[in-house]
Amino acid sequence: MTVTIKDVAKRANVAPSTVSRVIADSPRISEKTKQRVREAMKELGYHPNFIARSLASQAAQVIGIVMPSSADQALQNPFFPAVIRGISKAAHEKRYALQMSTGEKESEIYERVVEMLQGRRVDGVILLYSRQNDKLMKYLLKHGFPFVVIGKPHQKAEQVTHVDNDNVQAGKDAAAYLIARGHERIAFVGGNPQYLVTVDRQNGYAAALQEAELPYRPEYVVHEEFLQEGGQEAMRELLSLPEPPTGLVVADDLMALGMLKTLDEIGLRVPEDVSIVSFNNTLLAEMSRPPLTSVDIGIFQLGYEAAKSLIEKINNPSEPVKRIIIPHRLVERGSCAGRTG
Amino acid sequence: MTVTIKDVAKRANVAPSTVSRVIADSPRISEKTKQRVREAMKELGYHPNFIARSLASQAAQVIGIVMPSSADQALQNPFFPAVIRGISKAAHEKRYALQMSTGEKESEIYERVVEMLQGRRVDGVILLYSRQNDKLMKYLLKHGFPFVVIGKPHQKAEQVTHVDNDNVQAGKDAAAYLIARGHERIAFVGGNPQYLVTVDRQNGYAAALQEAELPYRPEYVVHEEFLQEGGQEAMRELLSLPEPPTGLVVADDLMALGMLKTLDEIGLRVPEDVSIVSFNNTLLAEMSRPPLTSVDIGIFQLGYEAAKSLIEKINNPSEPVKRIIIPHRLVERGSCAGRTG
DNA sequence: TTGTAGGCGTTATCAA
DNA sequence: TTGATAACGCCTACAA
Repeated sequence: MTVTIKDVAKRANVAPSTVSRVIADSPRISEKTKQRVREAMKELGYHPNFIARSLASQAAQVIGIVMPSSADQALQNPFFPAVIRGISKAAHEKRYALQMSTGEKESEIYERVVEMLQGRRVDGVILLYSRQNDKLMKYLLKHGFPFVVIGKPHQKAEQVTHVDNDNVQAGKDAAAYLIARGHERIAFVGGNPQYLVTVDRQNGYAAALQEAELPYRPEYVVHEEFLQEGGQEAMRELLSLPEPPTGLVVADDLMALGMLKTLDEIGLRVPEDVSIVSFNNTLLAEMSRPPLTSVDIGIFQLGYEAAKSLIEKINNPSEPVKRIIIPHRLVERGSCAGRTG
Repeated sequence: MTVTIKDVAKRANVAPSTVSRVIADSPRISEKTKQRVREAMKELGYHPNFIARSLASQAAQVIGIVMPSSADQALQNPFFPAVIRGISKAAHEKRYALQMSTGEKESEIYERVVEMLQGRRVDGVILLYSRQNDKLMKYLLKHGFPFVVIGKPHQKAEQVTHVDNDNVQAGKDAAAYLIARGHERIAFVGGNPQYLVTVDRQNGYAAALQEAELPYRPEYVVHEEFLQEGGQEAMRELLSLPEPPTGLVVADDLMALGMLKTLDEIGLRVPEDVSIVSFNNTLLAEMSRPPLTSVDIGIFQLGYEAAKSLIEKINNPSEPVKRIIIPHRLVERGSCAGRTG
């Protein structure tokens, strides 16, 4: 049925191995034979079987994308499509295919990724997150599978190639921006603190307060899911405080959107009553009412560099560990106002 | 190095084929042997090699996702992550893995998809678009590869399983909504008319005008890219008309967002000066200023059903052709106002 | 119920 | 420069 290397070989009067060499464009085959073989391939409509090739060559030319939760859930946050855009660009440039993780719960994702790798479906993976004591990362390290993480690894960062922002500085910048505008009661809203990105930004926030000699108030630090609902919940918590904050550093645009919604329902105005600086600078930040001042973290670049590094690593296992920091910058919009006292 | 079926066989004192049968949970193997074999697998840390399995069984257990343009470009529109969410859910349920198309231009995408299929990396594909005279669709049909399209196939719709909305009706509903509010000068803004979704919605729009005995004015029909920039461009065109429209039916939220932006720059207000009904009801519709009245087309469902149908088809090639229509509904928000005369 | 052996379509190692 | 031939790891008749 399907035409194989053998059919081509017969047609061109050469051995299968010769055809294989022609496909690989081996320099040790005469131009004349190459010509003849290529013609035979055309005539027969030959297409290489990647599966067979992968089995023989022990390489799939596929990279796996691992999200922190089910694709269903993660893809609700525009951060993920955006990183994937970057990954996809780099993968395409190097002719790698892209496969996405599946699985609902963390344990299931873990198993599927192990399957992907052990099953040789992918040559390596990119983790689109970094969490504390990540079982998967330990596994990858232990078994020597090529991988790259987007974010800062919790442990053994010196053994793990990763692409990250300077999130401590970014968090500091965000808080300092509000402080410079006269805010003194500033809250921090992040995702689950097991995610390093939350911790770093929060530390930056704390450092900014300290530099400004403002008190760090634990009740002003809230952690919820990186989704709109998370933002709503966080806002409610903060508003229930006897002395609610006037400024908010929010680690994610989508969360900030939820907060905006809750504020709107309650009748509080942004930026008149509450100022917000958020993170990611996705389209949402631009589009919301009011548009959000947001820290651009170069999401596309994050993905692009991660994929490039992974592919390098796959092709050269002794490639030294790298750490790439993508610059961030605060984009001013309409969600912050000055404040006296 | 890696543990194979043979190692397990030795350890369990059985033949490799027996191990293979245990993996497949064949009923013709005694529970006792299964037990023993499974234990051996555990002890050795055996993981099946999917690649080898695929080669032998001629099935990859992977489905391919084909976007209309580069992933880089397409993923800018929230429509795509949303369909992928649905696809991913169904794929996960049936234990299929997901692979994404790569390629920049249409011709390159075509080639990569052919490679994917001929190279047996995927068992079938889902086209996330439908365009006129699609070379790829012809190819798939000709070679009998399993595929499903999201949208209405241009040709041979009776031979192609597809998941779609009733876009004619949806377009009609959108226009009728504006007509009912007293608008008489209503424009239609769609994507490239080679995409069937544009054509259908536009036809529905025209039908609504006709029913209301309003004139169809060609200058009120504009086609641009399904991106923000497309919307901006379209808006500029419409505003340059001697008699600009007061109502807009826009085939995509992201485009509508671009239009909102241009209107805002010019100082026209929505909905006071211009009313907008858009499509997709993505998060953007909810978040924009003002929030957009938008037709919800059940994007997640679209993806979910498509993946389910594809998998059925893969597992049963004689599965009859199906056509699934996902219901739509207009979600009222703040972008439309009544108008007298 | 289990084992033997050939094949899936390539690549890669030796020879020639 | 090219050809045989043995992997790659698994599946599946066919035998036993």
